[in-house]
Amino acid sequence: MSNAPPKSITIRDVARIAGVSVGTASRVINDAANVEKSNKDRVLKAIEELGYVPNRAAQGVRGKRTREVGIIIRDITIPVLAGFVKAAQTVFEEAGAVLLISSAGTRRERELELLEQFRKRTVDGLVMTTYDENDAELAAARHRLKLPVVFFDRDIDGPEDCVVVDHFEGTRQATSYLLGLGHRRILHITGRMTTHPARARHEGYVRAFADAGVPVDPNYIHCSGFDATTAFRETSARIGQSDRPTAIIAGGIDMLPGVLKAVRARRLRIPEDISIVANGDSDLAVLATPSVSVIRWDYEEMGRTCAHMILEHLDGEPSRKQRKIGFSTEFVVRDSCAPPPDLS
Amino acid sequence: MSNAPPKSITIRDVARIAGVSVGTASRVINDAANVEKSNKDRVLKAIEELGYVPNRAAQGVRGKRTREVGIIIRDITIPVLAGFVKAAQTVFEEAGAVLLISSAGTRRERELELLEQFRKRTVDGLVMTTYDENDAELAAARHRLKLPVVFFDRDIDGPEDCVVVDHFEGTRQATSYLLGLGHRRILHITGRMTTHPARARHEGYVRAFADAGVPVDPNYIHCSGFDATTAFRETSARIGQSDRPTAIIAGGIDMLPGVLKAVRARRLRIPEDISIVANGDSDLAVLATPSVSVIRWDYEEMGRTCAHMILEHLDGEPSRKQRKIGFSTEFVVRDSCAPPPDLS
DNA sequence: TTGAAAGCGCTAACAA
DNA sequence: TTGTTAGCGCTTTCAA
Repeated sequence: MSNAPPKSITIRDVARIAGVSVGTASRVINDAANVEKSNKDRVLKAIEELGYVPNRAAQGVRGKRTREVGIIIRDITIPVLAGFVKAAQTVFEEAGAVLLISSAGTRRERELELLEQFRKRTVDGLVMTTYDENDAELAAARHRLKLPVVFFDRDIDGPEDCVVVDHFEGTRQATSYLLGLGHRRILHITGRMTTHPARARHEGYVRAFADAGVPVDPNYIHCSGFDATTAFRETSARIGQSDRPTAIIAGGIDMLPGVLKAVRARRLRIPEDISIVANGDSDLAVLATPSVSVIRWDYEEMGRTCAHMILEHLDGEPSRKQRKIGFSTEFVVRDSCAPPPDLS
Repeated sequence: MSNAPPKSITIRDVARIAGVSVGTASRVINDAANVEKSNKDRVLKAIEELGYVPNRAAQGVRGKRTREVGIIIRDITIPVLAGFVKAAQTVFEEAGAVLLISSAGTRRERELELLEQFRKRTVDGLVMTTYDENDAELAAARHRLKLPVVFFDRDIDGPEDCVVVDHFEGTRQATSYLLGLGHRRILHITGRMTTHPARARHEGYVRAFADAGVPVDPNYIHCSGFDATTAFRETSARIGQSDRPTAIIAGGIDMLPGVLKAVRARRLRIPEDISIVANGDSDLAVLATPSVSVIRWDYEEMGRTCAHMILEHLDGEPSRKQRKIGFSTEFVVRDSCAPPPDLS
């Protein structure tokens, strides 16, 4: 409980008790092959007796590897992202690595800061998203780390591995479904075109219109941000107008609360007055009245995949080729969509 | 991008370029007072030029302090807990410390494991919850770390600081409110009595009944677990019986989804057939139909408080007296409660 | 297979 | 105020 550093048991104590040299003790700890059984047992016994624990910092100084992996996400309070992190963490933990978790929000400067932080912390690898896939300064800051990086839900032309979601297909399906119900004024709110999810969703939206032979009205496309605040603001603004949308696709994982609040405030009924589709499943989507149709995918499996990819970099032979792994989406129909009201 | 450790720039390089000794360079890096301005500037310039970053591991070996703080929570995917962690993290980051986040779920063995992990990682402090406030083995494992510990929402007789929520008053208020509406069969679901939140809530519940002069029926009290699964199971079981409750208090921060699912499955109407009160606010409570009355408190401020308390241990003089800090609750009335139906 | 010893990058005690 | 140097706990040569 004291502030003073606990005087610790060192490898020297272990060696002394076991009656071997520190070199031998070290070999046992790192289970090298060439240690005589009897010595090994004595060392193991000494370790047990003393409750010895290798000092990670000291191991790190010599070995240069910290077995710490950084992760940069948008916001840990977004449930699906928390699930992603949790799943990744489980994998890392089993591999004796530890996760340093941080949130960049939707701020470019913050991402730069974090990259610098991780440089100081000398992590061994990074799982991250990024504000802008094409930002040269961000890329430079990343490369300066000289670290294995795995992107999730970002599609980057570079040396980094990418784990991406097939948002194109998800949004295409949802849009087709709404068009099929008779909707024409479908509001699509998503992030800026500098990241894969926004771009892919937008393309899926456009494709569905093209497939249906319906012209796209850019008036119903808002690509300004992924966050809940943006969702509320954009929805509020658009549903207050006379040419208000008859359906909304919330193109971001934490947009549903904002959209719902805006719709409630305007006293529109779902789905009679307006239909809703969200991205990413949640308790809210399931338990809202009516329940909300969603485009969903397996965020936890993505977390595990990202973790495994980093671990392969840490433990495996250094392979230089970039890898891209895709995750497919599923469109879940619930009760939040109906044919559009007659607004004529 | 390589797996090979980047050959790094050391303090010696900095000293050489700046034309000073490593001692002086070290002093500048740790901004000690007694360095001549001109030397300091030269060192700073050299650091800048070289892009030098102190090796944390090496600093840790010598100084014994890692400026890493561990945190053990139940589950990062519970939104209020994620908010707690995020707020704490912000404080730590500003202080140049880094958070190692881990979840113990509701498993005692897992908590023991994590404690051991943190011992290996040689963190400087721990913010945690615990499975059982009176478990001697858990306490022993904690003390073995010889670390400053801050508990949140646990009330421990020991050397550790505690930051606790006034669940007694929260649940007392909610129970009084329901009693006032005419309810008598109020189901209280919460965790086992081995932790402060469960105990305090239970006492608040009992006190409200006593104040109203109504006898408590133990049939309506279930103290088996905090988690969502338990909430669903207990609710389902109880509302299927003929003496079913007319109101439910969900005495845990992630119970609302489970309770709501069970009630929906049974096709009971809220609040006509059954009234609901939840612990901890959430998007779901706000946006459910009807919106759900909650007992809430400021989880983020708690996170900041816990972080500050640990930092005081790390940076301040070692003070030995245990501190307890309380957080008050607020009862927010929404639309999920009404007088009980006539079940006679 | 083992032990001795040389560092890893850094801090802190000691002299100057 | 500075430089020199002895470690911190560990890994990893290098000889034996």
